[in-house]
Amino acid sequence: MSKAMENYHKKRTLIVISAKKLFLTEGYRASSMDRVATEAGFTKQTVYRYFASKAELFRATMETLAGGAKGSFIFGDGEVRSELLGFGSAFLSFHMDRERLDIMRLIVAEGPTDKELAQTFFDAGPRGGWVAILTSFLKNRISPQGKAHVVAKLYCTMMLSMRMPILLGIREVPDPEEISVHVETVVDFFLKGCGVDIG
Amino acid sequence: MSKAMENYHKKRTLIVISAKKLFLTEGYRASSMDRVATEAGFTKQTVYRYFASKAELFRATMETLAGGAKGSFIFGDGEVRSELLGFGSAFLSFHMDRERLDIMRLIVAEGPTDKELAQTFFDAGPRGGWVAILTSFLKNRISPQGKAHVVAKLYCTMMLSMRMPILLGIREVPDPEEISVHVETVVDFFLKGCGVDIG
DNA sequence: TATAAAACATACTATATAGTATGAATAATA
DNA sequence: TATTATTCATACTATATAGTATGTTTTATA
Repeated sequence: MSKAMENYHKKRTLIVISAKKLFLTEGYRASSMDRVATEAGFTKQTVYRYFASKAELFRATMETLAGGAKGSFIFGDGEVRSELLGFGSAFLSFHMDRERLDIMRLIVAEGPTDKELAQTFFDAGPRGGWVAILTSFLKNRISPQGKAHVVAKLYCTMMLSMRMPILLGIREVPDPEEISVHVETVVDFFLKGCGVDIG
Repeated sequence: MSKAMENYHKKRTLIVISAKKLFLTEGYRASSMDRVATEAGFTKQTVYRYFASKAELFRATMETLAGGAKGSFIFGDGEVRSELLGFGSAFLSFHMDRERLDIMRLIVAEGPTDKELAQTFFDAGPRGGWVAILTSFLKNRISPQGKAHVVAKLYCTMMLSMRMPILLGIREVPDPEEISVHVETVVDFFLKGCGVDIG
């Protein structure tokens, strides 16, 4: 039955991919099971063969999304400022990604009715990974006073200053040029805030 | 016809108040016209006498909310640090207010389908008022290099660092004690970032 | 090729909700 | 008190959508 199971998973994945696309662009409520089915090239009944309910399909979809969501960045042993610039670029690229922004929008919309969902993604997002990585870097290189975690959060917050207007749909995603200017501004401000001279 | 008009406005207001309550706590979609009517103590038909559609009622509701939303703070001529602390407290109290948070949640949920709405509230929120007020203060007192507006935005962003987890429903609104600690942290970090010595 | 599983098309149930229609009851006004 | 506007109660239309049922066709397997 290996081949059968393989096929089963293939189709499940196909449905999840279509659902993901719809959920992210249209939202949970606006994405009907009929549309998900059509998008995947099936009929609704077939979708219900693979997922018992819309809620289950949503859960499965979010699980696959949470998978590749953890932040990952490896600091080198270069100059502090350039390391922070690299980190900032990676951090912002990650969060300014279209899909990532769509997820955030979805989470904010569905979060209040689905705490577990929000928790999962918040841990997988800024908190999980990114802040932790930056904190340990700062502990080694800058701020041994124990306030590393606090300022790491401030760093990440400042980086994301343009996200809210983007989420609200009243501002476009910045182009790479604007992003790099922003990263520099924040890093320099941050270094001064931490008391590190960069002359 | 003065009395009639007065009565008319009274009832319109009553309906708007009920609608506001529902929209903010349950969201736009989940608040049916039947429930709005019941909440206001009327029947649906009566509501439709005062508002042609749900969308119009929503618009009217948001207008009243936008009214009292502009940030207002008057800087004194005290020490820079204490002035910034005062501003930070006012800014955070404003944005950590229950109703304000509910509005944000609503805006993020409905924003993508109603740009004008989001624009209105974003202008009335952080951008309108708050950032502008802080910018002009900074121009006078700290940073005459023209970067005042940029750092003012960073200041406000840092202040709001805990808002996202609150919006997602995975964190409680901080108590006054925590708020004041946060304000101090941000202000001191900000002053150093701006290159102002505070001994 | 015979058998079983999967997918289809179509129709259905049940529910929720925006918005409308209507005639009776109630309140305000002249 | 007679008239008029307002509100109520109830029922209705139209639409959308989750989920189910069924009989037929296609596809995979033995």
